Amino acid sequence: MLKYQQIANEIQQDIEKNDLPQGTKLPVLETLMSQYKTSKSTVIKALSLLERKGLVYQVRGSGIFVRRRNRKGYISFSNQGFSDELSGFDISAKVLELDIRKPSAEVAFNLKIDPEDDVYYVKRIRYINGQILCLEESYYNKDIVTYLNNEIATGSIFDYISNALGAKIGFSDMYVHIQKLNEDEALHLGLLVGDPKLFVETIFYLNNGLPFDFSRISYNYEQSQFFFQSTGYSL
Amino acid sequence: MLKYQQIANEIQQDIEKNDLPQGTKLPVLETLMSQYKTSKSTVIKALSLLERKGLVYQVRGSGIFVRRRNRKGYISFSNQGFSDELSGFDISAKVLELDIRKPSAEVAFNLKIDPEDDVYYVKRIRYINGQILCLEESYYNKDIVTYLNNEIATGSIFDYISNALGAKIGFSDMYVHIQKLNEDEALHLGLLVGDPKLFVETIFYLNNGLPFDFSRISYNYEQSQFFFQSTGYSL
DNA sequence: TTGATAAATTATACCGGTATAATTATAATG
DNA sequence: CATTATAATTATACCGGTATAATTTATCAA
Repeated sequence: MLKYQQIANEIQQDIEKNDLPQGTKLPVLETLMSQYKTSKSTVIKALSLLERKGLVYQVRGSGIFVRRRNRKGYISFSNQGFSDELSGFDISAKVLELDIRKPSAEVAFNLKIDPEDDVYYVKRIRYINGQILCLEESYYNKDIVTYLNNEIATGSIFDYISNALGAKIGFSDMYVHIQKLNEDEALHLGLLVGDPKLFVETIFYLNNGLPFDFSRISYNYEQSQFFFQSTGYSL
Repeated sequence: MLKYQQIANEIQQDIEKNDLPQGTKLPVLETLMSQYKTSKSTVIKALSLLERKGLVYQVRGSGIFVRRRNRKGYISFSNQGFSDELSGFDISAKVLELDIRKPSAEVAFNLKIDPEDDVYYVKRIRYINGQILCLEESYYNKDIVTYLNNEIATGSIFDYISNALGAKIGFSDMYVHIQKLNEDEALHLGLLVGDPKLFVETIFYLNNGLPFDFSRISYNYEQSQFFFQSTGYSL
């Protein structure tokens, strides 16, 4: 692991372990430099990472301070990856459909592939702490996600892509809507037609810019509480 | 303006002006250095800023590439500030209530003030392209936002805080829910009781970490389409 | 005590360098 | 021609330095 990531991790653990309250001032740069036996630039980079993650804020001329923590029960809607989004929650899934098919024009467009190329289609229900979280339909570029099965799709497909396939997940574009449930969705989510849903279309990219997954997710409004932090321009 | 921000702006304008498509490779670092007559570090900083803004992605050993643009009609849900979120849209507001009052326990807690301290309370409807976008209730710490009136609240309160009061807005914490409209909300949004809403509680902070605004916003689901981009860890 | 002024503290901007890791292009090999 | 090994390209990590701007603390004057 990179040095600045390691330092960021240690500072994060320090904050979480000691449960430092909002506004707590961290040691000054000079101290952190000697504490972690590294250069100023590397400390600054570690702190920038933590600032991006919403853990701290920096005030020029003053210091580095701990930021407010998430409320209990809110899913952290992170803007820098997908790994720790759901930490602290019990996540599982039930696969409804899984097959290889030709993509629709819309799916092909979003995945930047030819309509004749194959995609894996997965439809599943995801659970959070035993409750229905969402109904998900995903299309994976089969050239990238070369294999999928029921067992894999029951767990974390992204973990599988990262670990087993060795692909590096990069970034994503999300299109968010608030809508009413249709019949099929209501059935699967255990809700009523016309109930609210958060409907999100997402294109996931590898770190080299190739789109590998296009997904449509309908969230159960009863289980959907998200925590989102913005950061300033000054990084 | 800072040099790296200036460079970031110019690159951004270059992308937008020439409408560079997704995947276009930008000049290599060396070229950008000489083009903008600056050091490597400053170019890297400018590119990092653009990466955070979701405009480009960088691939080690390969290059810097243009990222996909927003779909038309989607409000950009930026994670680095509030200035250009609504650019390209026609925004206005109608003030329903505006007064000075004592905060509730919850409001006082979120603003980190005493229940005996004064706050400005503003209730207003915000319009986007002439349509009702949302119903907003906001509480401003009167020690920071020392004055407000109807005219100011009809425009952008944040612009007023930044420009007239000279305060620097820093970051925010958002708590997002999907719910059903109650009677009051339905009335103001021109919708029906039970219709979906996106309900967002936000605490806004100055760049020195002081919370100055606690707001509750109910979004009209018919006008609510958001675009949100995540970035990787590697900045 | 209050208010203004100066000094110290602190994070940030900017520079330019070496070393490294990932990718891409080229050359060699069968 | 396809595959493999090698070299070139390219972004990133990391270093340590000076200058600067914002904040906080200390000092001084009224």
